[in-house]
Amino acid sequence: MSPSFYLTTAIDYVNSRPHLGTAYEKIAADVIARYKRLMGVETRFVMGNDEHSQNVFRKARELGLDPVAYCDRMEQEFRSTWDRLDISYDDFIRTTEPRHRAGVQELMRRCREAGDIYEGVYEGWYCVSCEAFKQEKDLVDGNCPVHLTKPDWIREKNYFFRLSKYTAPLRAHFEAHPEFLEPDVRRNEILRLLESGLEDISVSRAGQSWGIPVPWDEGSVVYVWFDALINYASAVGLGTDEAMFAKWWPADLHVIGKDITRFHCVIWPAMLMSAGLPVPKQVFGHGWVHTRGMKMSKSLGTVIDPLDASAKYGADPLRLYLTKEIAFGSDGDFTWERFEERYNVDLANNYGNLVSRIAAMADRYRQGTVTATGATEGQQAANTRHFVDEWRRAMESFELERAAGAAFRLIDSTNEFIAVHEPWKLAKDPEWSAALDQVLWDASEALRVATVMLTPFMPRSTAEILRRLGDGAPDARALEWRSAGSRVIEKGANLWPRIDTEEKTVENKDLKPEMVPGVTPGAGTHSPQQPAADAPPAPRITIDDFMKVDLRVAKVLAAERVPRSKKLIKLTLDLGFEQRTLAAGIAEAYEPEALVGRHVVIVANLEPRAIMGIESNGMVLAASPDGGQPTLIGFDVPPDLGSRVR
RNA sequence: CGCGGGGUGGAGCAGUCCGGUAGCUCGUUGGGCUCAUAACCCAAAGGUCGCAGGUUCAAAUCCUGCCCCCGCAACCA
Repeated sequence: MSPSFYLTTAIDYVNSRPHLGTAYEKIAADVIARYKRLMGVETRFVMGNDEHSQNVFRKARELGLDPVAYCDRMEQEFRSTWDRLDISYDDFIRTTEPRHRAGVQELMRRCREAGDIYEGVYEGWYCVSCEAFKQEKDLVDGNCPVHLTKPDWIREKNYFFRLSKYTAPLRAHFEAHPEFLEPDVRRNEILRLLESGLEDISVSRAGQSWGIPVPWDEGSVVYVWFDALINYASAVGLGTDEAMFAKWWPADLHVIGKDITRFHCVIWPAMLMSAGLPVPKQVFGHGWVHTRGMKMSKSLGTVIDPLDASAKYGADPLRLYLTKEIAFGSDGDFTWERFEERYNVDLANNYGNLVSRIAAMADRYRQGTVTATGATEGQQAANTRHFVDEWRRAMESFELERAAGAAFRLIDSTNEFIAVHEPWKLAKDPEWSAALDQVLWDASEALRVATVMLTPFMPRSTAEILRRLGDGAPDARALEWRSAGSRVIEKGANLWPRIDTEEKTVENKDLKPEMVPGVTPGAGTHSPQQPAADAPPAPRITIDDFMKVDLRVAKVLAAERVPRSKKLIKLTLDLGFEQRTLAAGIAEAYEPEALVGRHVVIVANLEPRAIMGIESNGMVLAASPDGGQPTLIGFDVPPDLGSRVR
């Protein structure tokens, strides 16, 4: 095992606020970091923000802010979220910092010296309205599929990275280091990609100001993702602090989302190889946390961000849920129902209850002081060693869910141990005094070790439990069973009061979102499932503004689903004075056959637009709640076709 | 053929790489205990492991084909 451990998470885009998905990644990485520290490994845990995106630039502009000021604000937002979740990062890097700029420029220079950066021309179709390059295959009759206008053929000077050169070295690396990318499913994807060969990639953009200048060409900036990857190296001193860099590089582990394994397992190692630097030892691609059950929520049906769980119950239950209930590497679900179930079962009933029954017995039978008798070690000592071994193996391979599971099996076995030995009976007869001492010691000792095992997962509550057991901050030796000694156990408040799930389930059962009061206590977070009534009203407009919109009555002549589309139905409409076709996003709520003959209202003077290959001339009016299904506007008595609606 | 994930007792999942008595949590039913937070402990019921072929002494696990579900991407003008 290496004497030190350097791990990172992906740095986050600052154009949206931290959410459950990003929190999941940080929590999982934090559990690993805390485990390494517990085991006595010198650990450096780095995270940060990715700030050089054009979207960030634009967003700041919209808000009337200097981009740096905007990023400053977002840094506070992210850091305070991570602090609330007890993420124990040692450093937080921002890609706008001078040290990062130095690292990026250093790496660029090295790649260039290796002959892997060359000047080229990026050519392609560029749609001015979209502000984006378009692939030939995406064009419709040579036009931008969005704007139906002919894009410009643009030539832009770019620097390219010779990624193609690294196809074979990368393949060899994967071959020699099967552990480089975990879990296995991800590795197979990348191997397939490598088999098909790699193409050189553009690594700079011309004519932009928001970014890191290419060191030898001030007129170009480094492409944002190329820039972003380098944070892992610049955070430990690349280009600024050689001694520090030598100490920490290469990284031991990058924890990232499964969508960006390509960048981290192909481009990033190739960049490092080119620069003559060692590649990271391991990349772990975790899965997604879906929140499908969120509308099953509680407290009168208001939607709550899962992160609010940490505000309400503390960070620990959320941390435990995300790491124990989701196999690390796979996708998982967050639902309030399940969160509350796990909270009640694991924390209230088993762990919390074990803490209080042991403390109560120690207090009642021994005035709080529990002493080992020196008798031969019993079943609980063996159990504890067994589960510590399992925990440790799981932790070393980042099977967080198994590791947490092992700690809880030790807790379960201790509850069982108490039931079998019935200390309350031993307490009745002084003759059994020594046996009682030993049972209390063994139980409290098992509880202590289980608590140490859980310190990476639930740092705050485990610290409190260890304190009550008379122990301080643990180290690796704290995992060993102690067969001699004495401790004073302190009774304390209930750590995890049960969540009463009963009434709230009943309340919610028949509540539809519409019936929910619009006022959300403590609202501050948004979600797609927010009741429609909560959508903020648009600014007022004049009657003239409204009259610009030409609304007309039309009748559906024909309707068919658009092939390979989920939401679209192609409608052929009769306006009385003309026929036209348009695309309507109502396929999830209506069958095409049921629409034929129906009267609808359309916006008749919209500019045409191509969608999924068909030209749409107008928009059908329907009530469209966020995240809900659309409902078409209808009439009591069908009016004449082409009638204006106002 | 856009990318990806998944179908295992009533619910949620593990096991699938490296075939060998199908496991966990919740729920249900019955019993026990009283130290503890109406908690804890014991026991029972409940599964043709999506379907169909194939390989094998043996398939949830390997091979082939099919069906269904869910994310993401492109679409709601």
